Amino acid sequence: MPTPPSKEDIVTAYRQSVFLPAAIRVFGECGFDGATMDRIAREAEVAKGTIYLYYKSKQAMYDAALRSGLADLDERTRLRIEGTASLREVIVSFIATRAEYFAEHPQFFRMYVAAVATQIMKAGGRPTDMQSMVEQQTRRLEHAVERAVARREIRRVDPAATALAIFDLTRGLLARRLTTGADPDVTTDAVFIADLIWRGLDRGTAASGSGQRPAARKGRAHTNKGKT
Amino acid sequence: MPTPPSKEDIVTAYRQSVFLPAAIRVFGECGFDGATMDRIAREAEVAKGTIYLYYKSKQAMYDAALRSGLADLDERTRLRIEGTASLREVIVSFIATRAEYFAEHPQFFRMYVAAVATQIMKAGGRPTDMQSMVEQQTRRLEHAVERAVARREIRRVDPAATALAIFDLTRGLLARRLTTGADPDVTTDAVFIADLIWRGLDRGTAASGSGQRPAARKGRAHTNKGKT
DNA sequence: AGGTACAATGACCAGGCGGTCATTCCACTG
DNA sequence: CAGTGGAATGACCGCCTGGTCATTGTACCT
Repeated sequence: MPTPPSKEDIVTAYRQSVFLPAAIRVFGECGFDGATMDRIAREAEVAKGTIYLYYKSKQAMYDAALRSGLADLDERTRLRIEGTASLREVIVSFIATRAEYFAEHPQFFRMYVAAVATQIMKAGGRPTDMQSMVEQQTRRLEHAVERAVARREIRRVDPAATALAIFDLTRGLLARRLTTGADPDVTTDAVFIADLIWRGLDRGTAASGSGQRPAARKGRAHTNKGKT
Repeated sequence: MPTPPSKEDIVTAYRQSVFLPAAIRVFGECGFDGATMDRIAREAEVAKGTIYLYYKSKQAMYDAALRSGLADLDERTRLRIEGTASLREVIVSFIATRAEYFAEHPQFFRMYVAAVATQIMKAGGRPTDMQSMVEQQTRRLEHAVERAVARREIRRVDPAATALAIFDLTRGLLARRLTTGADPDVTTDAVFIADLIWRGLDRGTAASGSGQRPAARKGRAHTNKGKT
């Protein structure tokens, strides 16, 4: 074990454990422009000047907060997915993991949504690292789809496009759940999406062919209500 | 014909035909906070004070711009959809219409995306009129789905949830097309989504049952590439 | 032409916020 | 206990921007 975490590391880690949560809270609540460094400082219980000892600007602090949240989310998703066998399970896990994470960290979800929007607004710039992190997450799904195609679990589809579709559906679903105080049972919604992705709308589809029929009880298998 | 448009109406309409485009351009480029009234005024070729003769605040102008864009988009979608028979056609038309509109008005798309994000951020407020306009658009899809279920064109699904899913897929697709300078052929992408929604991923689905098989040539029927 | 009502203008103001830095505080050493 | 180095502080500065309003311009009427 070389360099048992230097005092520097420990201090920095500790600091970030107090700065980042505060930043996420405030940025999540007010957005980038709405947030003030004064407010973040108060929330973190330090003086404003102290923040600038650790972050060189508002933007830098924002980036750090966003990055840390994304990394955290990705790690969780990775862990949860790697134990699953079928693509169907992967999809449900993917959705459920994100739903849970965002339910636990609603402010971070707000940051995330705002960041995605900003991404679209500032389309002209060089690739943000945010962009690459999101891509990485999509890639996990993409690989899962590829494997499923290879092993003939599903029909031949473009893995990239499919992964993005799942991503979009998930994001939309979660946005709706967050804005409306939707019921806390995530799996129902996750199963609806998985089911839609799986069977499509066409009638005359017998949902067999693959191995298992997960959690979906018969009858009504959808409850995306609570919109409006 | 009562009230042949009063001079007031004409003047106002004329003014809005110069203010709103400028507002959309600037708000779209810079976002709400980034946009300055000075800039909008310059863009509209009037003095800043003049704006306040027609809009009581920055927010009011923003709302007016957003509302007008949404109304325009909705009108177009309505016209395009009402001529279609099958749900499948409705979906493709829906996507294509929006894709075209946003391709013509990229700045408005940016405004739209930002507005949706803001919506999510300020979840706690009373219903915005933006919210209700978006709802109205979803409702069109929803009804189409309902009718399709009733006439047995598709299997029984929750119309609301399905409509929202289509909405989410479309938004995601368009966002990607806008950020990356994707190829201008929209129908390919639209058909991919429609196809996914329709058949799902499951193999062993014979895509028959409904009436027609629109534009989709065989082989590769997906080109959502251009992500990254 | 002279007058009048009203629209347009843009210099100006006040408030707010990111970022700085002289000062204070404190833990530790000798 | 005195001394010292570095971390924390928060008053302060400069800049920016939404909104105002006294002044200027102008079309129309008599």
